Amino acid sequence: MATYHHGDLRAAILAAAATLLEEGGATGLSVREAARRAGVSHNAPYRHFPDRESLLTGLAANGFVQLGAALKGRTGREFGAAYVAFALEHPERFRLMFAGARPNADLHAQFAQSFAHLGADATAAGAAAWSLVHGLALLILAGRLEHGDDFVRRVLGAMRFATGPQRSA
Amino acid sequence: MATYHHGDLRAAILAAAATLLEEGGATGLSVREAARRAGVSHNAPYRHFPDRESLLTGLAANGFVQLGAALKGRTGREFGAAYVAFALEHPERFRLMFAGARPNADLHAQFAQSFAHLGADATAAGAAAWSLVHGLALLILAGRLEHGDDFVRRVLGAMRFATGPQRSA
DNA sequence: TGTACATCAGTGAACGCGCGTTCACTGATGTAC
DNA sequence: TGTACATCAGTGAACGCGCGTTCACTGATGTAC
Repeated sequence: MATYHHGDLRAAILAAAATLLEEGGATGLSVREAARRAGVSHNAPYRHFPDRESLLTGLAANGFVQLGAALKGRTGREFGAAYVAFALEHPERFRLMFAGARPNADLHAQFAQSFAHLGADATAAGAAAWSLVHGLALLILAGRLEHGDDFVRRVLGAMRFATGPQRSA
Repeated sequence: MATYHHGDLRAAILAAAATLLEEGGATGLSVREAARRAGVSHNAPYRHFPDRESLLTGLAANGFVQLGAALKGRTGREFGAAYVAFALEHPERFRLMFAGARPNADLHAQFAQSFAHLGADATAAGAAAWSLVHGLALLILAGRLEHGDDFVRRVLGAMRFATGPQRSA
């Protein structure tokens, strides 16, 4: 047998939970099954996560780190394409990241860090661009819009945003 | 006591389930609790819905009817504003409607009927407009974009779409 | 109008299940001396 | 280098829970005659 102490059980649990999440959504994710997949006893995760909720929060925070990395340095349509690609690769993770009505404080901090530039661009045009890629990703995931790189490119290519001062009503 | 036979238990169950859905999301919706709220025994719903899943499908289908009605006759920014308003009023219903990766056949039929015009407008610009309002609604619900009519108006006002032939890459 | 009967929408008891979480524990690790 | 001890990451048993679903049933309703 290897070490009794796992080494990095926290990461192992998160990895197992990430797989589970994609398999059955947040609903289908159980602490016990994550432990099983990580090869430890069913309550070992409680050394690293106080409860199920915080495991989910960990996954979401993790997701923001990854998405932040995927978007790093990209702008315009490259940014949009990468955003959509991330969502299509990790559908349930993506949904989880934007699930909360009331963003957890830690989670929001992680989000803010990964999205510093996006948050900074608080103009209506910035929000519209973000909304477009966000909605596009989810409509594709929901099976309501066509899945395919070409289609995504065309949709991203269709957007133009008003610049200059906004009409105030 | 009133009638032994309820009269319209199906509708009553759906109504109770709709409330439950908004209270605790799809995860928190149980057949038993819906029955409780409707004032019938815990298994009475099974006369009207073969299983829990089909109750959820019923709620989603119902949502498409309502959304279809709310959008009827509206175009452009009015359409967008109504779409966003619906989502903000019924957050969990809206999420449920667009949750499935594999749209149920009945549900898709209902969707197609309510969204005949949207489906027909299969251009990139149409998809972009839909994506924008869809994403805007969800980002507001997720607490990531500002909540407020004025803001929504400004974001919707920021969009312009390319017309004419699309560049092919 | 009255009766017999089929239909069907409910009831209440019961099942088995996996889950989250707690508990007392044990074995491994690291450190002070 | 060797020993005593504190720390801590795991284990395994146990709890109580609400759930989905099935079953045999009963009371209400509608219809044929």
